[in-house]
Amino acid sequence: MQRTNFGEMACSIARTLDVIGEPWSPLILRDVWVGMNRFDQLQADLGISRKVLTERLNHLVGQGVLERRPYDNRPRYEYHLTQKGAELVDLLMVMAGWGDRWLAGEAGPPVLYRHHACGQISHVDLRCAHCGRSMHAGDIDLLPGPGAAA
Amino acid sequence: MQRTNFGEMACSIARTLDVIGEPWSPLILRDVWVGMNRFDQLQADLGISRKVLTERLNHLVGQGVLERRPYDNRPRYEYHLTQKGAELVDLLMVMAGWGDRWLAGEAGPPVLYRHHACGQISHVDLRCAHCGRSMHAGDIDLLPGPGAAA
DNA sequence: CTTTTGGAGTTCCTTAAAGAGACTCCACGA
DNA sequence: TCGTGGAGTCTCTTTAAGGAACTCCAAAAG
Repeated sequence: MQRTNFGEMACSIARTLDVIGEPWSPLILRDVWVGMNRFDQLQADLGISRKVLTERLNHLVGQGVLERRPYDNRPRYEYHLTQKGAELVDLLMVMAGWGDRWLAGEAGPPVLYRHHACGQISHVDLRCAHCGRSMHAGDIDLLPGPGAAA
Repeated sequence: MQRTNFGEMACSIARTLDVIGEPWSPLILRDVWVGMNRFDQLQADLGISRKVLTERLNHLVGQGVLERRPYDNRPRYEYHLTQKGAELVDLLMVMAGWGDRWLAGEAGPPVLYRHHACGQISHVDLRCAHCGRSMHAGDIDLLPGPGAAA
């Protein structure tokens, strides 16, 4: 994609988009998350061009979201999520939830999520980290924070 | 951006990316969310080209995420979130949360979120819709769902 | 040894999308 | 009747994505 350069926008959404805003990046993270860790696997599964895959992987590694790890003493590498990257999976789960809800169509959702803690098929919901109650679009006020633009 | 056509991927993440995967789209939604509803406002605030803004708005309206609403009997329109679009704000809040946590730097987060229900400055956390406990990358198993590919 | 193989990229060329900025259209108000 | 402002189009240049062939390298095969 075009050099997104939203980063200077004093907006955490824009900054996040600088890391994973290019359209293949979330799909790459999803694949790595579910255990597709190698270049050729990713290329074949996504149908992405090798050139762009190289660029995206380098970018994600450079941003500290993926880690490039040799798995042989030949030039062979696997990509794994870092902690920073694993926390982006939150985003993937919310995306998947919205897609399940609004775009799944007749057939129903392609993937189900079973929560270890309760054993149930479920999905994510957004709660307030402070009080634990529901926290969606209409439930909050926005205030300027310490890092707000001048 | 390039015609992303992930939709046929039997993946709700890919389908969601077909709706808002183009890099400006989340920022457009953010602006509309916080009350920037008009073409020229959006164009000036984002610095996006008018051509691309037109395309993105049409796409988002076509997907039922935004609604184009006349506010005068001249050709003047405002864009507003539909229910489908308002639920995408979940995604924006999670993006913002991740950016706040990993990219905010010295100055701290540019925006704070005050939760109506408890009155506290807070942020979103992902919980299981079924049991209410924490639900993140490592807390789930993925199973094929009814809409899974053959 | 020499050759083959397979993973992991590079390179090059073509096509499609983004950016910039000038131009259009239209109804109201002066 | 002209000027204004919002909401777009049009056209041209630049940049990114796709596709497919090519390279590099070490272990294994012959």
